Amino acid sequence: MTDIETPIAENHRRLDAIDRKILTVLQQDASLSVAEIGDRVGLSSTPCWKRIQRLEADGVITRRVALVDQDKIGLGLSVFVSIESGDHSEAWLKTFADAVSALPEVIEFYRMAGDVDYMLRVVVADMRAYDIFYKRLISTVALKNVTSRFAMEKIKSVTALPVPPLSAA
Amino acid sequence: MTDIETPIAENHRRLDAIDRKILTVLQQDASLSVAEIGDRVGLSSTPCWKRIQRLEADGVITRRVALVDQDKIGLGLSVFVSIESGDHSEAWLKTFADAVSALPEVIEFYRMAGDVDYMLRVVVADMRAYDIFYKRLISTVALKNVTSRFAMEKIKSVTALPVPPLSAA
DNA sequence: ACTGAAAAAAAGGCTCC
DNA sequence: GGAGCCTTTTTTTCAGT
Repeated sequence: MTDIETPIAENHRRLDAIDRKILTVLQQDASLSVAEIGDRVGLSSTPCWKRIQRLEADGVITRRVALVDQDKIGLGLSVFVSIESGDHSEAWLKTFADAVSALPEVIEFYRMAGDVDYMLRVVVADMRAYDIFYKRLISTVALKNVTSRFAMEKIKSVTALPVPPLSAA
Repeated sequence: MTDIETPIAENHRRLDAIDRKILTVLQQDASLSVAEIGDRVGLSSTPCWKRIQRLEADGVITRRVALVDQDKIGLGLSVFVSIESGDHSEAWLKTFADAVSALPEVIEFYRMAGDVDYMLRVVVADMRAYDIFYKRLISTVALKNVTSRFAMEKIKSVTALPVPPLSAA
């Protein structure tokens, strides 16, 4: 664990075109073998493997996960929740952020600019489950205004980010 | 490949408690070995492996992907876009859905109930990139109203859905 | 010096029973 | 659930540009 070699900085280089291709491929399908990925990006196994290792070490690739069909596990309802919190202290904000983050139904949670203070994406089984969630949400902290918008149909939902061709790393 | 055994229906059983545990684990970390997953859910390798295979065959597990750090690839800006489309034909709707789905910056795209007709989550590099995206969006199809809300801070963002303890499959 | 090829060692997936 | 084959990963060494 004593890492004398690493010069602390320069842990990560800028991503070149091949790195970006690798990221695009792995965001679509992380079950591919290194050889197969190498083929697709025009690299043999070893250099491809080394690049993937580096991308993981640098934290560009954060994790590898399985994606689950929302409907197949009975979570039919996606809800976008807009929250106006009103003025609050730093401490309140921390409490609020921690409490909401702890709710497993909250898939995404952002602090926003503009009229809405916070935005949530919530996944639950149905309206009954959402009602329970909602009551839990508003009982945890005092909120000025909460607007729930319900999804009728999921038209597109991906985890793959559009890796930009060449810009800031 | 000739699968005489399978009775066509009954391709998937209802998910039991162990299946749900497996899904919870794999949604967090799909790089674990089957033996390790087995340990965590109280199963030895073989039965655990068979369950995972079945979950994949049944489409409960849809894919395995690598997740990438949004900031590390220079995509610093998340935007929630609310769209009011006004009244439109079936054909228009299809055109609209296809056009918007084709935009790689659109990570999520839902048809909504209520005041907002469509909701997008968009990921871009910065305001300049968003402006370009926005112009492309509104030039593609005529929209009654488009509201963009910008994220200042990502507080929580996960891909793992909260597998319910025991309900509908 | 960095990249790619090749091959050996280790580990894990997958198939039997 | 356990034993074992066998593919794939991972490491090392070596050659080319």
